Amino acid sequence: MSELSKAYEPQAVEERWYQYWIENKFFVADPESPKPPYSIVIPPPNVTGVLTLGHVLNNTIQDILARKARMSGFEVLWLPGTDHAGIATQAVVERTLKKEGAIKHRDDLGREKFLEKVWEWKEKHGGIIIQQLKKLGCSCDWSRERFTMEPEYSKCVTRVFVDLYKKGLIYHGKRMVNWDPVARTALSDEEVIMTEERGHLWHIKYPLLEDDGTPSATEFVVVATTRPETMLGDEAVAVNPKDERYQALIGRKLLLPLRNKPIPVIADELVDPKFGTGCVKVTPAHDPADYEMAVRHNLPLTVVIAPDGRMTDEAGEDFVGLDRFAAREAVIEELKEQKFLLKIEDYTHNVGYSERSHVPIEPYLSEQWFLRYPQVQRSTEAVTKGEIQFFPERWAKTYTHWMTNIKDWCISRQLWWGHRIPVWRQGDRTLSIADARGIDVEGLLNRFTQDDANGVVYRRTPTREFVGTLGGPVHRFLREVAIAPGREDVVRALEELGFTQDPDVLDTWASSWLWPFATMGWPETTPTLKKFYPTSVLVTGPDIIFFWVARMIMAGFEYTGEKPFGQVYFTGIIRDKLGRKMSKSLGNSPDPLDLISKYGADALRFGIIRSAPLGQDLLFDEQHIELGRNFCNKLWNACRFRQMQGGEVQGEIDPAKLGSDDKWILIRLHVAIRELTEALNEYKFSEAAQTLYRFFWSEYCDWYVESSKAVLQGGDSARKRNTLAVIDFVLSHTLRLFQPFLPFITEELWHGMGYHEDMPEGQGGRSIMFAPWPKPFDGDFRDFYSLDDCYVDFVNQKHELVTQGRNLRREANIASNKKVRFIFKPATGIPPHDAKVLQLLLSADPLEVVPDYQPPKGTPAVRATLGELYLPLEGLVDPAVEKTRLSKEREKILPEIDKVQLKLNNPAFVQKAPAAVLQEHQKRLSDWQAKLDTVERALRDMGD
RNA sequence: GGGCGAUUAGCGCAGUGGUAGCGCAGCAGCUUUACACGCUGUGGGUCGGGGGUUCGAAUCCCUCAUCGCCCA
Repeated sequence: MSELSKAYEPQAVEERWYQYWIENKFFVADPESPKPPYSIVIPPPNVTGVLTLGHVLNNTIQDILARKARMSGFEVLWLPGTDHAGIATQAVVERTLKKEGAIKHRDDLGREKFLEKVWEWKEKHGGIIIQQLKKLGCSCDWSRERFTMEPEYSKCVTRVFVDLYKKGLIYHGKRMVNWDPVARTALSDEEVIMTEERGHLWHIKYPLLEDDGTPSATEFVVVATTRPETMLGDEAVAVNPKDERYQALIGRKLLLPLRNKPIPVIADELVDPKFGTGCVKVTPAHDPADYEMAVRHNLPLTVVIAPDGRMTDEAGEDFVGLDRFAAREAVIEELKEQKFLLKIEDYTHNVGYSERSHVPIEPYLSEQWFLRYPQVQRSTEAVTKGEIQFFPERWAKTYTHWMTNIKDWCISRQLWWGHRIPVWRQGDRTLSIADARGIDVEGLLNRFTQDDANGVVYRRTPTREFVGTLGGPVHRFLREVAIAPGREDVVRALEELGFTQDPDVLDTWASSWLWPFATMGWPETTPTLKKFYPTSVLVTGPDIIFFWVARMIMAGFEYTGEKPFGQVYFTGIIRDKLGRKMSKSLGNSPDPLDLISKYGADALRFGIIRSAPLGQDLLFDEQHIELGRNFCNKLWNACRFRQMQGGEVQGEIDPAKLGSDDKWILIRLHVAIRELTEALNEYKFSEAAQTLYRFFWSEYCDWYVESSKAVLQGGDSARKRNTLAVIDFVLSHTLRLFQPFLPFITEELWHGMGYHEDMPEGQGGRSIMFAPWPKPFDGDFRDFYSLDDCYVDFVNQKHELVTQGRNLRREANIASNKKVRFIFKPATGIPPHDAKVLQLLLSADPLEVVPDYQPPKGTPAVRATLGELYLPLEGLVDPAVEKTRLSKEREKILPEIDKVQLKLNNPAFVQKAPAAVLQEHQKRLSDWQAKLDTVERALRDMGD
């Protein structure tokens, strides 16, 4: 044993052990292992991201589960990797290039050059978060690290796309989608955040047109809108067909102000007569509901807002080029000017914001790809029937609700960074190229399709387009070919014919939903996939329950026929101590690496875990981490104390030489093991950490170590050796219990204390991470060491007496380091060793045991279960002070007696309460009364 | 509007029918040879309000209020 330093210094330890673990391949999972599997796939962090406290929480939890499983005899795979995070990464790279002055827009570079830059960026910054996870101590199998844009993974994504396309679940179409005008891409519904906002309702007057087309001077309708700028694209005003107020208007024409264009009044069920005036403006190209009406009523689609959020030519020359919000102001001004604006009302409504760009979403009509989800029913039932368990369970409701109201997923993104849609389509000139060469396109495509029934899927849809006469009208077909990986020959042939690939890429989540199996070598049945899929548990935040969890479940059933994981643990969200979300702009988000260098990785882990209750958000306070550091130091020093007692590691405990304190701590250890294991099984991590904290600090250090000094400082060397054996037993078990939480310090102490020496190589000899996970003691063990609960009661009573005695000293103003004479009058007797322990814990010198002690009047005393303890201070204590103390005590006892008596005097209680409860109440009453007697006698003695 | 969750000591939380607890912070004392990143002692709560069930409610039921999240 080398000597331990006075305080734990994490910096000196962490790097070295992590290196050791990696070099020895301790984290590498062996698919051929005979051990049962335990597997977790990491929720892949954004490849360009940096570590946040959220990652710390999430990954510490995964590491705890992985390490505990390793110790419990499982073959563990914790599979790490990163996500390409389409929008975020592309935006970061584009912004950087702009800042460097390299480009004004990504178009300046073009798609290929720009993607080269993104890859460069990824190579340079992509590894940061992985390095940070290593600093945290994560026991991931780095040999299996994956990335969602690497070639093998991309193949899986493309293959799945083509398959779903073939099954008819993926389709292409012109739809009203959520458009992000800053990122200039479509988003899925899940990426839109609805925010309640105080806005206005503008009431605008639309004059009716006379039959001759001139505006009426007196007749008009009033529409109310929250977005006046869209009126430039209005194509109608709609009323509810049942709305009696407006029957006469239906079919008449109105004049659209500012645009001076006639538009009809239509009747549609969709209109809510109670909203505003009951007349609503219809802007088909810029509102989903209006679009629906326009389709029903055959209205034109006038686009007045361009994809970049600026007004188009169609908005008129006064507004063209203005940003949509500037246009709003301008339209309002103009309406006011021309007296079309009747009133402005305050109005609270919901506005959809882009999760990415944080700007309001623009409904936008565009060509997009959609997915009708597979395996919806199977996936819903998997959770409702408990095949997949959620922790906390209540998230199952949220999941089910979403699954039962599921809508098709817009999976295309107008980006460059991502998996490009593997579909080639006929360009305008395709037909003529093919014709000129005399190629039978139809035959060619049919041949490709037959060659490869799953990899090449051809679909044709007739268009209405008239392309010429060849002895009669010819209608063209739109040809679409989806091509899976491995058929580059088909791609080449088609591109020569003028077919072009769809420019869009897939939503990032449309690649990460395959993560649990695509990372394990799917579609091949690799040994890894066979051994470790389905995974054991997924640890993630409830904010991505739809984005990721639900979709992974569906993908899992569709492509492997199995659930992707058996359990899902949802972490809380980390907030600052005022309850605000962590954010860069608020500056309330500390850098975990700073915390690690200040306090150590173990301290960070323990501090975070200890304050993260199941299903509850976590309020971060640096004090929690400080507490983690203090705890590590306590653990360190407890081991140091053992080391200073000298001697080799003591293996055998002699049951004959065990004292009550030894038995007490062994039983408390047994209880801690049981509670800890239960807590971890239920994913109650903070409870687990608190159990360890309580056991080690409040029970082992505060009581057992202090009591053990009565032996260690005494002269009985055999007894001394036995106490060291108990200490070694408890410490070596405690270190193991702490290992999942505090991997670095426990490894250091495991070796430093020499506890590894007697262990088999694979079970703790080389690393504590493979030492067997402690089990609660079985009956034989308890019998052998006579670990009876009566020792717990007895030792607790000793502690009760000590606490009261210390209080007595304190009340008498005796400094805690000063020895003082006590007299103990035991109720039934006290074994000599226990008396010695009492003396030590009380700092008593001497502690006289006098069974028939008759104290002089006014001697300060306390009464505990074990007996009465006197502090004979002969004149040193001020009678007035002592009297106050006794009176205070009396004041505390009286209401307790009243409370119990009140219950016992209630005949209904005595009659109906269970016998055990009744008995317990009676005992409580007599205990309190005995204490009261002592106090009152003392008071009487003082002449009260 | 619908759903979910929270409300217990100054702060953060545990406690699902039988004596209201833990940690931190507070207060007081202590350089007690493992640890001042420590030790010892201690004050502080009509368990959000109201009603009900029960011998007995922080706990079960109803209702209201406030806060937060998710979905329309």
